[in-house]
Amino acid sequence: MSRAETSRRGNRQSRAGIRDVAAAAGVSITTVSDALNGKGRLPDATRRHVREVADRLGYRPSAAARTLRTGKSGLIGLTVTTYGDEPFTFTEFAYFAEMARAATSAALARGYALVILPATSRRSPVDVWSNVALDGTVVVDPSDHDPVVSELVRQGLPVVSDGRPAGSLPVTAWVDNDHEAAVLEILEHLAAAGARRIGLLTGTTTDTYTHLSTTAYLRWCERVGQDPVYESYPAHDPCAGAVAADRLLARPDRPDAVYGLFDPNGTDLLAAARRYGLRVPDDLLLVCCSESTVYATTEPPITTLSLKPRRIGTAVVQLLIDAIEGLDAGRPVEQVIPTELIVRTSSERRPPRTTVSPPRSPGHS
Amino acid sequence: MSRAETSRRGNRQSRAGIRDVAAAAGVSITTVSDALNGKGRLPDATRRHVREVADRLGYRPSAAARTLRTGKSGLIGLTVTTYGDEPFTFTEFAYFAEMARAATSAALARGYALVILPATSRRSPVDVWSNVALDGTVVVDPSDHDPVVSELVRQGLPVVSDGRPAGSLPVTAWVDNDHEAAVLEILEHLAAAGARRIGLLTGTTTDTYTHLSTTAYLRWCERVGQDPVYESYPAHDPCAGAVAADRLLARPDRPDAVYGLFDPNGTDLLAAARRYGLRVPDDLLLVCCSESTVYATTEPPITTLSLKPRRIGTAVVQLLIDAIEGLDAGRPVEQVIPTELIVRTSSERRPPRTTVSPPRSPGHS
DNA sequence: CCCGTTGACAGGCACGTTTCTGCATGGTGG
DNA sequence: CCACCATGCAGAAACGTGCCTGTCAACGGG
Repeated sequence: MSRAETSRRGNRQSRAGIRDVAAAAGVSITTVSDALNGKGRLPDATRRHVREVADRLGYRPSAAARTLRTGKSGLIGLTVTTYGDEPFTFTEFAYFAEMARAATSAALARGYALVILPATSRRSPVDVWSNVALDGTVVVDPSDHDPVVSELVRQGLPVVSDGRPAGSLPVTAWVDNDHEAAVLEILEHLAAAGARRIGLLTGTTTDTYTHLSTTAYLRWCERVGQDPVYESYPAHDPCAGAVAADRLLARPDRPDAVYGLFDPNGTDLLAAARRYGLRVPDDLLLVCCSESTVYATTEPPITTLSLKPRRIGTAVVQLLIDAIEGLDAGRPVEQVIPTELIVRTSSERRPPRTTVSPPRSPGHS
Repeated sequence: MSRAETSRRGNRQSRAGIRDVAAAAGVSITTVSDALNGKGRLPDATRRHVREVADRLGYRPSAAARTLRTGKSGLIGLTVTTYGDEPFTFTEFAYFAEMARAATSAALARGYALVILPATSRRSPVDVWSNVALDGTVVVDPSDHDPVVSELVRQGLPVVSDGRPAGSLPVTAWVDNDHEAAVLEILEHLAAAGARRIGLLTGTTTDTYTHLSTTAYLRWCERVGQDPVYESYPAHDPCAGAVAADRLLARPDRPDAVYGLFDPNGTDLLAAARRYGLRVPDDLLLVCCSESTVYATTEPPITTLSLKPRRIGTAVVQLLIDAIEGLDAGRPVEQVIPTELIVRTSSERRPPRTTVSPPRSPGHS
């Protein structure tokens, strides 16, 4: 009786290990490993035989042992900034959902799985971060001096961020939109549609998206000589958005066009406009940044800016896996995904608001 | 020079292991392990000393080694039925997002992390499922004879499903709403609001949610003696929903109230009603099943049924972790979460039709 | 006939923990 | 003073792989 058999006799009903397969197939452990992993130099007959025996025993290699031995776990962390206790922000919901969905697909297609992790390290009883072996991490919208990111790169783990890292966060790579360009495109689109005074509905948080978009708006205002008209609110509170939209339209210097930076701002602004008896787009042009499809069927349909979260999620994961597998030599470490302005009725060009000329080009001849 | 030092000399710059901590602290490996894990019987002085040295060296225990030794990984799989290539269905988006969010929170609070996995096993090059060590799995809406679930329970892994398992799927536990009761509540709510002929917008898929809801509707129709008026469409296609909503309102036996089973049906039906010049709620009462907050600010606001995905996600994870940790002795293995009907203008009671002879059921007296 | 070469496999170490067992030491009751 | 026990710690065996190193037979050329 061999030692393996003896020790096996102790814990019955355990999952079949590579030893059992080797014993059942009458070969050594090495041969089983090589046969199943397609390595070594074995005749096809042996390979088939081993594979068959392994299948018959229902053999599943132990992921933990494989990870311990190879140093690769096939796991990618996905972490998002946390407001309160929830691991996702509320308002940018659709964006994160789509982005996470695309990231998951891309990872699975390359044989990796995504692990959702909190942005806050050092949680109660044990730290979840150190309890999972990661090959790399995707960080969504990292904050300024994120301790988690610093710790990860200190450990030598590849880190790719969605959103350019604030400060000098030493990430491996990042993917982002050109938010300034997007804001300028929208402002010019609204101006071309006849807007004279464009307002902004923005957030009080300090993330780069909010910051870049707001400063781009302010610079544009300065350039074209318009007084900035904007209201800020904590973006994580959905009720505050409705209130801020109301405030914006209640101002004495009420804008005749508004761009809302966050997903629910479209319905918020629409509801506020209705309360003040403003017709969209006749009295108020509306654009908001959203991935939601509901804006295609609102009354009226609202023009939205899509940040292309699917493309971003895919790109982030590809970059990360390339870095993990060492395929990123010479690749650019930053990638800019173009945004897409989906023009709908809410921002459609209207005739000049003078009373001299009739509302709609009367009698085109 | 000890063997440990010698072997350490080989691979430089590697992460500090428990050996290095032991050497630096002048104690044995056992002492380090016990000190950091709060086990054994050590004086507080030693414990503090070891902890301090470990911190100074930046020691992080290897998750792989720990998993290999203890058999627990702290990882929970989350798998959802896949339509096409995407790991989430499109229409029940908000539901899944919320449910996943709550599940993630609940798992993290108990020291576990969630791994997103595809419902389809045996993917290209290697199987992702066997590449990750799971302590248990959450299955969302498992299909009839899901091979993945069978395989998992065969391996002895706890499996908890969101949605009662179809057929005789041997899950450890499940959580679900009472879909029949929910449908009945809505139908009676609509009837009480004056509906004479209630239509249903449903799906062609065979999942239990669709199935239970539809049969509950049909049984109700039979009981109250109304002819069923419903349209089905493949729920994963968002465009098909708009088309089906249109079909439903274009029928000669057009309903005067509609319940839509899927999230986007509210806007779909609203848009269709608008096309046919039907006023909501005056000509058409509307309810749909959705977790989206946009229905609070549509024109008019739409009554929605919430399945309480947050509560479901939390319950599923709690049940699973209880099973993993062996705390589920005697606990019920099935848990029903009540739904919540959020009544808004679209289904608010309206006065009886004003004309002498109402258009429906002419002069019932 | 011998030796280098190649194919086909076996032995055994290492990965980094956890934990069981065991060995000292010092205090205490008999 | 001895037996005894609690305390504080060390040694070493697993956990299940992957892979490096070796062994043995067959084979062909000189």
